[in-house]
Amino acid sequence: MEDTYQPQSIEPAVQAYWQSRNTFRATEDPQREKYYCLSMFPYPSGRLHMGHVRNYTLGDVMSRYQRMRGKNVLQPMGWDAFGLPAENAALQHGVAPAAWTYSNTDTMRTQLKSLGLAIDWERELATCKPDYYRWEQWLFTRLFEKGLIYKKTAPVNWDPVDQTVLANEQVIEGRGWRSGALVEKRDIPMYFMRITAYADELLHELDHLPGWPEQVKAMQRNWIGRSEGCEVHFPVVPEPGHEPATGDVLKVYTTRPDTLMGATYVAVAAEHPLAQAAAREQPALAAFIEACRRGGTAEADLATQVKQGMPTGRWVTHPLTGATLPVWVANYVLWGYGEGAVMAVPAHDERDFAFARQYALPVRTVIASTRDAYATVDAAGDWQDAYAEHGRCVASGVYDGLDFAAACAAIATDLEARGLGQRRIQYRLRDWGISRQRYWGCPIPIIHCPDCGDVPVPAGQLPVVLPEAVTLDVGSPLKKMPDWYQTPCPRCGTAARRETDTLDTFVESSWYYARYASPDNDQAMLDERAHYWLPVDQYIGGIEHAILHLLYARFFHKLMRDVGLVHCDEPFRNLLTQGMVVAPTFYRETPGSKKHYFSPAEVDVRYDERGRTVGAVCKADGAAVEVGSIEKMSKSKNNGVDPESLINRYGADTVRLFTLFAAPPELSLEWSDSGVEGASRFLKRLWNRLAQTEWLAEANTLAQPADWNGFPLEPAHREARRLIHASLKQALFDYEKHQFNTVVSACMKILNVLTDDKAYWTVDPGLDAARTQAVTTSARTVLREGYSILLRLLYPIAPHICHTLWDRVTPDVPILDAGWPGVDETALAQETLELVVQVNGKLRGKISVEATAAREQIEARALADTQVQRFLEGKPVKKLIVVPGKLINIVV
RNA sequence: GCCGGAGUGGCGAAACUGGUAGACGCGCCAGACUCAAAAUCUGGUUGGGGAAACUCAGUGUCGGUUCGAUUCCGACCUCCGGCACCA
Repeated sequence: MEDTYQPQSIEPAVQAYWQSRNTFRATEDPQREKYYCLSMFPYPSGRLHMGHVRNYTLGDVMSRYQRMRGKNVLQPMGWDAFGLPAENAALQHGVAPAAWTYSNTDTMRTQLKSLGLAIDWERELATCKPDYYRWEQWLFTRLFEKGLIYKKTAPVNWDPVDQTVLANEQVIEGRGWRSGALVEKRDIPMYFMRITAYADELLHELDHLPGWPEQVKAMQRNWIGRSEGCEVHFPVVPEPGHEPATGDVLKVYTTRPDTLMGATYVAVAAEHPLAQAAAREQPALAAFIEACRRGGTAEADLATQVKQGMPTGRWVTHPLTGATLPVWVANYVLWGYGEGAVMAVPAHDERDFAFARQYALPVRTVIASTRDAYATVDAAGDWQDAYAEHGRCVASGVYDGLDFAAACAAIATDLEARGLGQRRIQYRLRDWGISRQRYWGCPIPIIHCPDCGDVPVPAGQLPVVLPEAVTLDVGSPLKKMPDWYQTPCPRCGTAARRETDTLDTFVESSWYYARYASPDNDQAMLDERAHYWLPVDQYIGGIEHAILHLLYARFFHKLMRDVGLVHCDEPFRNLLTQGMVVAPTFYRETPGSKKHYFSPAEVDVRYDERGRTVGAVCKADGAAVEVGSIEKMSKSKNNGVDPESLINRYGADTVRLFTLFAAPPELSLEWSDSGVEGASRFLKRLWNRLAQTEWLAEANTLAQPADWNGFPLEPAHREARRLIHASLKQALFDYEKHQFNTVVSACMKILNVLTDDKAYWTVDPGLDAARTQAVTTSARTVLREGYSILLRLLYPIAPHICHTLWDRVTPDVPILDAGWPGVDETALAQETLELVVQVNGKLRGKISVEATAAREQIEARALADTQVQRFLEGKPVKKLIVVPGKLINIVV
């Protein structure tokens, strides 16, 4: 065995061994329990980053763990290959998006392989390939025919200079990122998927996903936003005092019908037809509505903009009181939600309150606090949260005294009786706009015929192939390719035009997990193999996907189920959301108060004698640099580390070990060069110890005493074995909880015991030959078991080194087939226990008792302890609490 | 603005979900080996007081429940993720 640990030579050798045996090829086998472990596939952005490494290491550990436990594991990999960055690269470097993408996937595939992942590469897919997206197009046409896809107009970010649609991320402070022009909203026709038809199921199925984090389910629940409320119709009147024109009503939706009697005005969105109609007669209003169109469509911007409004000069009557109320246009009313109009109750809604105050609109208190938080809403004072609480109706005529539920019911009943409203369930969730005015995406399989309208491309004519040899400038090249878009109508043969929009890239990532089951089928989207593998048993990815991607994928699964492609209701049984990878930043202020960032490799950090960071200097010039905050690794902050160079330097096992050890999966992971050194040190220590323990290679590591209790162990070795099994027990528990950081620490504890010669393993040279023999046998038996446990426990985390070391000590059984270690509960038994004694909850002493001691004995010993006595000072004992095996608390 | 998280030594974190706060690792300090350095090994390391035994304080802040709170409840502060065209 080599003396030193050389990951650069063992890792490629082990990877070649796996490849030569197809170790990770997954085959359907109904006799075996399957385990489908999936990490979110990467966007091929160029090179692997540490976020990828963390994601795929987590997935690989879970895959190998389940494989060791005997499951039939599938772990696939592919490429989320369509998307905006490819178009940006094309514009910047003049390469075609396809060529750029394929070159990136080649680089990243090589990098992924060097991590030693247990992936079935035969199932690799790329969403930009026609053999993938043809099935997406096929499903699109099915859903179109079922009415689950429809067309309507929706606002987009429009760059008036570049004459193009911008993504939200391309709008920076209200301006287009390239042109710098002020962005405006523009309505364009788009296709939508009817996700709202599944809103109720998407909401309720969350209750049947115990393997999902509560926080993700909470976010999805709130996103879907089911509310029970009331639709209220306000009859429109031409002038105050006039009779309403029949049938002309302004509809609003409210979750607070109990406050209807307090409505003092109605506000509509700028896009509302009533506002649009009023604007045709009023130039000032038209100008205001035009001003509302400035800026982008991102909700965060809309929600934080300064509240502004203008009266429309239109009026409505209150459906219950008949009072005349003004209609305002307000920029805080969103066109996309509810009816695009709200009844404003300034006394009991914070936004209405602020708006009423700004424009001196009346405030009517109609709810009384049930806990006397306020008497009357003070329109001149500050808003109080209590104003919005549920209470009892006051100043509301016949509804006075009713509580929230009773008032809502009574008012809804009255509205329904008058035909001016009804109870309604409303969702915050909106239908999914899937059209993108971009080139690098899946073509929408629709042909626009002047006679037949929108005709889906027949199955026999699929796929609609995206041409890959293009050059990009402003706008989609598809719109400039008549040879591509001119085509006869499949229905009537008339000259027609293909749709030149492409699909949102979230569509590809909504079903890839299923395609991995049937990646080579060119006759169908999925086949019976999908029934074997689905649902995914463990899905792993970033928390940033908690809502959109995961909700769309759940929706798509139900769509596929309803056309008979899959049989289960949900795609992902268990979900792990990993945190970000962050690192410190280093910078110098440059003239013009810009920051020049230094990479961690360029600086030396300085510490004081207590280990506190006192500063940093640039290695190149020796002068100081500022130590900045700890931020997500990014190009702009220059604080990223390159996984490839780390693997070249330390080996994949070290990178994997550190990534898992530094933090639990859900928390952000702070990069630390010295932490990597520590991980490397641990693996070296493991290697060196085994290399030096030559007798291990001569023994069968798996061969262990049939009866440990009957086996003569020295007391020190019995104690060592107890510690090893205690750590094993903790590690097995933590594997199940996915707390791999503490699994690693358990492995370190085990190695610490196995290498603590002074405490356990040094044989006293003064012993006679027979005793020496007995002690040596005792030690070796425990050591052999300990290493066999450690190597298998660590294998999912650091597979190359464990595979190699195991092969040296137990060459007849590969580690993958060696079985998973189990705890010997009898090894954990202790004869004496140390108990903590508290007086009034404060630690005052420790006592040692036999494990079998009775409660009375323990109490007596605790009270007799001299340390404890000092704090009792003869005071009477009020209460005595004994927690078995842990502590005694004496209350005086 | 709305929704969801996180905050514990010099640093990353742990605490078997109400029972000894700081496991494991990093860093730092001291020692061994070395001509020396690196590497490796051994010991120490929450803060204040004390020669020591020991003692007081301490898990973002303030309050509450409890014999006992990092853990449960209420209010607040700071940071992070998402907000429908980044993926």
